[in-house]
Amino acid sequence: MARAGLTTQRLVQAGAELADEVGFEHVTVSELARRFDVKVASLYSHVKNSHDLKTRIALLALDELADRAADAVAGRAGRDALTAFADAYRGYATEHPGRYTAARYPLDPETAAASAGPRHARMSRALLRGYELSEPDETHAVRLLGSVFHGFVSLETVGGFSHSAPDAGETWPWILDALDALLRAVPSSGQRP
Amino acid sequence: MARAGLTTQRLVQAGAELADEVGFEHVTVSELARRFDVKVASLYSHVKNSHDLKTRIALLALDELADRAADAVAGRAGRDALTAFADAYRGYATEHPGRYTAARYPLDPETAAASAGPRHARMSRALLRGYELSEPDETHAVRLLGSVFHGFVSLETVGGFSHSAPDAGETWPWILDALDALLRAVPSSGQRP
DNA sequence: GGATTTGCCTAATGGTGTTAGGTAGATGCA
DNA sequence: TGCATCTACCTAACACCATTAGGCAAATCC
Repeated sequence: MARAGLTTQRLVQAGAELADEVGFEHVTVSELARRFDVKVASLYSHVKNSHDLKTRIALLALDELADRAADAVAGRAGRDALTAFADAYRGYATEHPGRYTAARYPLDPETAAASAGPRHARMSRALLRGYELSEPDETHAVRLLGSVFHGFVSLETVGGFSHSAPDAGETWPWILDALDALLRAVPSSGQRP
Repeated sequence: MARAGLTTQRLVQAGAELADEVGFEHVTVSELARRFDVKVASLYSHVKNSHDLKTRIALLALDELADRAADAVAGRAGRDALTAFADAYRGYATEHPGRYTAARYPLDPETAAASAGPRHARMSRALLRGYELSEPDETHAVRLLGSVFHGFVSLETVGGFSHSAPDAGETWPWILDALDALLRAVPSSGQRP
């Protein structure tokens, strides 16, 4: 009986593709086994269990996302950097909806710390360098960007904007404009009552 | 054998409470049956299936959320309204994390249209009246608010802000300040290149 | 080329979702 | 009040997913 050539790597990769096809929540050990034309039990030599598989897919997604973010902000500053970063984020989510969901799979603290999540967060901070914020404003701004981007993308993919005009594609640059203006104005808004 | 007094209403209510306790993704027909000390099959006279149950929980959550939003914006305008609306949103999510997740359960178009989702969106639009935006800016602004609030709350509940100072509780008012300033400035930002 | 490793298998168990059809307690009507 | 009907909950059965234990044969090592 020929061997299928299973590998943790290969399983995780196929799992990520499966997620993009059927949605991360429908990624199942059984379906994966089916795709490799292999019995379910065979997977358990390569991943600990279903949770382990999903965690590994999440780590893959976080890594890819951080890579795109790094590419986007490299050699750019200010509004250019903001736009590139944001577009990279949104682009990843639309091209890989399953992986994007996977990236939100809850990780235990140590795994999260060792993931590419912090790297992605550093990119977000780097992008803000052009706006010359001081702490704690910079941290607040990082969180604002994270909230807007994740919020928009997740509402968009779930169809939240699809039943009204104008197209969500027009709102996106409007939001980026607004954020750019906002970040420029932050130093002054600190002295608000 | 005494009857348990099952009702669609009662099941959905208990399902919502279960969601808050164990997370919406762990709401299961079996667990619900266990709570009512009843066999699983008995539930199928009151809900069509698992998807139906989850949909009904989602509708309940959307309704409660819209109620809170309506209370919040009633009799308020401008920044007050913004803050109250936002706090209502975040408050609901922290008090009822399971229901909050349920409110994001994907609904088919007709169900979504008949849900309290549109009502909630109208509240969001109402709160913007104080800022005197014209279309399409108002729509963009509605979406921005939705993105920020949902993004922040969902990152916060998944623990995204919990591993760095300052506390997420400090970022929230900072963001509301920033949004208020942003919305006031919108009319001018339209003439940007 | 024999020993060992290891990749995939069979078998078994327990949990969830769902349907079909039965029974007993509640309800309606004379 | 007693019978008929209705319906709320049940048993039984099946399919699918996750997981573990233990077996056999292909690959690998000397």
